[in-house]
Amino acid sequence: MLQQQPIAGNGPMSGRGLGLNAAAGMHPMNSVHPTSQHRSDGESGLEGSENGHESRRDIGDILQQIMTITDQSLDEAQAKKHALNCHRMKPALFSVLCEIKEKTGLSMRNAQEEEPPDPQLIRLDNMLLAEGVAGPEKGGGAAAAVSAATSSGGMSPDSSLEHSDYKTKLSQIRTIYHTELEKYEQACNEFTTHVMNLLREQSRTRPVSPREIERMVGIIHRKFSAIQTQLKQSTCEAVMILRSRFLDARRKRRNFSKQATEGLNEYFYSHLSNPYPSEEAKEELAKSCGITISQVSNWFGNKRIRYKKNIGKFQEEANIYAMKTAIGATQQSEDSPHTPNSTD
DNA sequence: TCGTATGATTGTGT
DNA sequence: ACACAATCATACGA
Repeated sequence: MLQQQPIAGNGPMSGRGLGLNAAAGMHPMNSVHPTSQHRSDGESGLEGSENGHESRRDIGDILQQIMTITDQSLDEAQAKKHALNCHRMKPALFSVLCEIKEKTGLSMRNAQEEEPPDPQLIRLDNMLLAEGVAGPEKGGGAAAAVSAATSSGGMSPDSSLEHSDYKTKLSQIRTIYHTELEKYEQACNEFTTHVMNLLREQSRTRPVSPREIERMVGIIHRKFSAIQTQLKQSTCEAVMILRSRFLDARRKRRNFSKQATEGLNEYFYSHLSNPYPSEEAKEELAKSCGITISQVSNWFGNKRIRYKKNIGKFQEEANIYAMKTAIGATQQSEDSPHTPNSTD
């Protein structure tokens, strides 16, 4: 009769009771209401009432399960894991853990991650845009520019042909640039998706907050944009080389038109004693010959030195132009005999 | 293909 | 800023 009691006291309730008490002992909140264990047998119904007591029991429950999880078999653990995952208190715990994680370590880097726009990247972008490599496809725009240049600047007809060669090469660079850029973008997206999926998967069992995922995505994007910067840089270099090869005026030397050379020679030989045209004279010559003032200066510079170096060679030319001016002078004097001729 | 002509550039001096 | 001299790189004719 008497022997029953102590044995019965250690019955099926013991595991749970001990567990709860142990958990309650670890959790400061539960120690306030030790009476809550009275409800241990009221599992059916009455859940809506007395919410405070309920949640305290729940937390204790979860913690207890966590504490004992290492003692369980794999299947058991999986089942427990699933149960924990589905537990209604899980989101709350999850957010607390995320918060703690935010406050430690990882968040330190957050402050300096505010990216200042890279000035070098902006320069590269601007240049690529200016060269027509980046930005929208320009079909009519370039053609219009070329035709405008040809019509306004008295360019020889084949210069536009060579310009189109330049354009072809440029569009090749453009195509390569865009394919590469697209490739990088695709790789970046794939990688980002992969990492995001991975982190989302992990976030079911680990405190990985959406913010952390976002941050990781940011890091990946920065890495890829660094690669893109390199691509832009090498594209810029290629364009510069192309420019220097095709648009360098020295390589594209064209002889002046016959009329232009004639006009220049006329002035030169009629001012042989002082072949230094004034600023106004240069302007006048430039206009009449359809060349620039600096081209006039270059021409006179070359002419003076080459004439001086070999007067004999230029004698014939000198005679021809002397004759021309003489004829011009006689005609002029015939027109108006009173005007004295003074050619230099 | 080669030699010469020629326009442009560079370095130097004033 | 300009002139000169040397040089470059292409144009052009034989």
